[in-house]
Amino acid sequence: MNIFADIRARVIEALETMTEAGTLPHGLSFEAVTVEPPRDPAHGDMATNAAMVLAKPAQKKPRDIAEALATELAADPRIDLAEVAGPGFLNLRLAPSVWRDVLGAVLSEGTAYGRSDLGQGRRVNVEYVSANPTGPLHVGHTRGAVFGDALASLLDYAGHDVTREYYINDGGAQVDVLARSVYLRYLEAHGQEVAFEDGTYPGDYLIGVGQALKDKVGDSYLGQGEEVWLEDVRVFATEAMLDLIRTDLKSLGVEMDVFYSEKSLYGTGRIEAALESLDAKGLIYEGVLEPPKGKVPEDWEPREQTLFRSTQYGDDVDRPVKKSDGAWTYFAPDIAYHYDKVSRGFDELIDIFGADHGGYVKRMKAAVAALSDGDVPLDVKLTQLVKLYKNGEPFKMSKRAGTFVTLSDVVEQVGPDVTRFHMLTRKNDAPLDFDFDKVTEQSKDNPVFYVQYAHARIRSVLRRCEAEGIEEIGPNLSDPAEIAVAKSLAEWPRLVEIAARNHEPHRVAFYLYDLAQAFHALWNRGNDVPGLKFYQEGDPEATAAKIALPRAVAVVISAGLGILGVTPVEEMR
RNA sequence: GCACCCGUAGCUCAGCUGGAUAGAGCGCUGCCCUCCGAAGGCAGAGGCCAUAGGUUCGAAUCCUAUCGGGUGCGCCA
Repeated sequence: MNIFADIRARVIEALETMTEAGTLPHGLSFEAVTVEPPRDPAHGDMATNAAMVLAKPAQKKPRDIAEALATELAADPRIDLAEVAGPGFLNLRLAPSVWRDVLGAVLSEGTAYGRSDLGQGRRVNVEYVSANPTGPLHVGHTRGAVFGDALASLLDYAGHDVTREYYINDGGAQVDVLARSVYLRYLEAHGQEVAFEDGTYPGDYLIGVGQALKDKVGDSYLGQGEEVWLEDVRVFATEAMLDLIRTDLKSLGVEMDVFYSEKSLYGTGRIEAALESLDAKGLIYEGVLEPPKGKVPEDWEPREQTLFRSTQYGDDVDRPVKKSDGAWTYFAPDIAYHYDKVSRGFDELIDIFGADHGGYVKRMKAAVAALSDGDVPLDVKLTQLVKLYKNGEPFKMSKRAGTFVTLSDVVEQVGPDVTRFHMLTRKNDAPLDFDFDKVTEQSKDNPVFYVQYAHARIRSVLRRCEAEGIEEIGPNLSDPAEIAVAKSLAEWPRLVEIAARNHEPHRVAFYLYDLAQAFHALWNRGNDVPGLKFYQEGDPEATAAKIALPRAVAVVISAGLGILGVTPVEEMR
């Protein structure tokens, strides 16, 4: 049940009736008509802009349309009052029974209340994390992982068929570097002295891999050249890193449906096939790029390369797909990978990158537009930096010194729930402060706590009721604070659609905070007005009628936290 | 130089893809517990929505320019 959608449908129906009656001309589009909560609650429960958006095409005065619409809507039993206001808003006040119906819907539908068919079962591929398999995930990846995972859940909740995917960059030079680094650890495991020079990964996390390699191959690679061991060690090391990454992701509660290997694209003709598809559209040519204006690289020389005509799809310059030595650029397998996604029949693609890959968005969109003939939209969401703090002090990270903070550091210290919720308390494209101490602080300026606390309070009351065998009965809502909570619950399905449409899971986190706020306010009203307490001492009947509301709040909090991947708690500790 | 993101209360940030008198938390001021969990709540002060134009019934939101901050810019992924 989505009361806003229901009322909007009723408004459209009324507009159609008015069209039949000749009050409105035929052929008007009602698409721009919205029904939303007014900013000022004094204006009523809902407001529609119908009269204002239709005034011009209908060539009528907004107020005249609004008056006629008000008359039409007043016949609906759910609408107590419809009055014209301001420049032509129609404010609606709903019957109290509507809020009881909403509550009833929450309780009967459970966490499915709020699910939407917005997506119509459309197949969406969400690609996220996609970190190089050369080491453990760090905080930056953590944000991408949380954001992508929550977005995927949100889209699923809003009626999409979602695939969660991780693209493994195992085709480039960096996995060779990994292999050489592991080889050094292998030598070390054999008791040799080794030096980690530039161009190798000195991290401790490879010690165990070197040891494992020794356990597997014994001394057979000792004193051998790269031509003997490189390929084998690369495979071995990449597998080990993927295991590490999978473990990291699992500790955060992230599970991918697909791990897609870049390497699997090579030597199979798939890159060639993707580029041929572009070539057939006249989008591939040999040419020389202009040097970038302003900051010209030191060693710039004009070179002829194979280029993709991405400017035809809105990019700033055409992009090379082959290096001057004939090898593929990193862009080529990416094109092939997205070609593969399109071929797998997805209706929509979403890529989640770190903000440092922002310059990459246009060419990727251009590629997908070209490959799919514009049929498959690609949305690229960028996640901004995470700034780490400890007790208010900036936390310095240095990859070289090996003091970079990993995903598992974060999860071990504050737990997956706190990590996930906090990572979603900012818009994806806004920088995020993450203070190891503040995120676990139990106070109202910590949204994680505040929302969990509301849930715990409710569970506390419900446990007591369960212990005494009190079962809820149909709710009665009278106090404004009770109505306010019910209204907040009524907005949940609408919020889900807005968040899903915009690919913005943070809206769920903010909504939960607002809902918790309305709930805490009501809870405290109970201190002033004992009749508003959910648990009515010595009066099981009264209690039974009170607990429907908090139970419904708990249901929606659970649903919302479920989308964010956070477990609602039974009690605070 | 060009592209993308951002500029909203003293601070950290929301603002429902154009709606009515711009919101929350922190901080500041003053209140509310003989306890349904005060780890909370209520009230107050605090704003030229970076600036200047434009689009229209209506702009923090869309367009253009300027200023300021971040990120990126062929043979690294």
